[in-house]
Amino acid sequence: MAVTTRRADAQRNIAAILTAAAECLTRDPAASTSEIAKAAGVGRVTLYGHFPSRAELVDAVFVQAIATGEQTLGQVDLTGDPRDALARLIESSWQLVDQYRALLLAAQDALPPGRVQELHADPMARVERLLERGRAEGVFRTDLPTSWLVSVMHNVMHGAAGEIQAGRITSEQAAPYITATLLGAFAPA
Amino acid sequence: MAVTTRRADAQRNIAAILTAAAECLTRDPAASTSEIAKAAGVGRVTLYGHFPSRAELVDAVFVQAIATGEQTLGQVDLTGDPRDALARLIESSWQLVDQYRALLLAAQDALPPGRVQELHADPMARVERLLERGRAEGVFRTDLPTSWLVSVMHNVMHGAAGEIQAGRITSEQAAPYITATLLGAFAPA
DNA sequence: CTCTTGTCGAACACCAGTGTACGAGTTACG
DNA sequence: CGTAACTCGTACACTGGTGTTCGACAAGAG
Repeated sequence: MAVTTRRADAQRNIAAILTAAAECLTRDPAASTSEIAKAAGVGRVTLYGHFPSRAELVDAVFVQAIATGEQTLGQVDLTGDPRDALARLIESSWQLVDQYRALLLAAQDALPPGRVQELHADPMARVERLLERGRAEGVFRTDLPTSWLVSVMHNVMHGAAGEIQAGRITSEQAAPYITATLLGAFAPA
Repeated sequence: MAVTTRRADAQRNIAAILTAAAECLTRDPAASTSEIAKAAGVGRVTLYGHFPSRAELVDAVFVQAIATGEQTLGQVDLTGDPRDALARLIESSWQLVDQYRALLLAAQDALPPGRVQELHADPMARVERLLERGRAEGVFRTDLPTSWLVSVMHNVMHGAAGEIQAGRITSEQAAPYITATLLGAFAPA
């Protein structure tokens, strides 16, 4: 792109803003541009110099989060018994969901509807492929659409985050609970 | 209380505001007091005459919604095979969740944290009792806390509402999908 | 019929956030 | 070193909501 020639300090500031925004939005999904700028050690004006609006900043942070998440998930071994593979995938996914939970909320009310869904396409496809394989091998149920099963997984994980916040379960219990629940839910009838 | 003597038109207005608020908040969880007052055919000042703040209005609407919901759920037959009873309970609960979904969002960011949870105590207890009975009879799993199973049910239902909004499933498919999923998830290992 | 209770609209103060404008100062890059 | 790119703080305009105040007016209760 034409922006190849960015002065070094500008690049540094962009990076600082991005990481500060990730932190702030994780702490409070409604964090203001002032807070973020301050956390980045930068003037609010400078922030607007790099990101035309709060929404575009949130978008950038979210895109980055998805990208690093994808990198993590890409290293999960999805071969072997689909049930074991699912357990491994849940373990990794859960870490990410737990970590980026608040960021998701921020994205959901700062970004246009559908945008969040759009950016989730890759991780969702990964889950879908695994489920399809499990169905073909007869270890996962086929009486419900794959997309529904994916959404169940998604919602159970986010529900677990809520249970932690409510203090009804601990962070360590979450993954096994989720795994046990989903393996039951996905088993053939 | 001392408010036994409310003029007739005042009572009418309170009722009008309450139903209008329910409608508006269902359409848009962030509906303003102006919108609600207008929808109720009442001046904004009148609204503040009856409800000291937007939050207290939302609370009142939410309390009312829970109460009518409880009335519906109270008529569900929970005897017999716990799995069949659960299916019936899901059917009824789903109607309510689908209907009051947006209202819940409104409550969640207008009410102090924990308040929503607090008001959900009764419906949650009902589910919990049924699950406990099913566990005692050996048809539901006992390797996970009942409260976790309740939260799974809750989240799967709200997830279904999201899937409808995303256009991936229809309103009629939801209940059977939810039932099939939860019966699988709750079955003993 | 009277008087208390309630209603109305318009106006106001307030707040918190977003995004812009300016001008002076600073920093990297060649 | 000079210049273009960048940053800074302050200040401003704007938006959109909340909650209050006022005085005039209407309606129900006894």
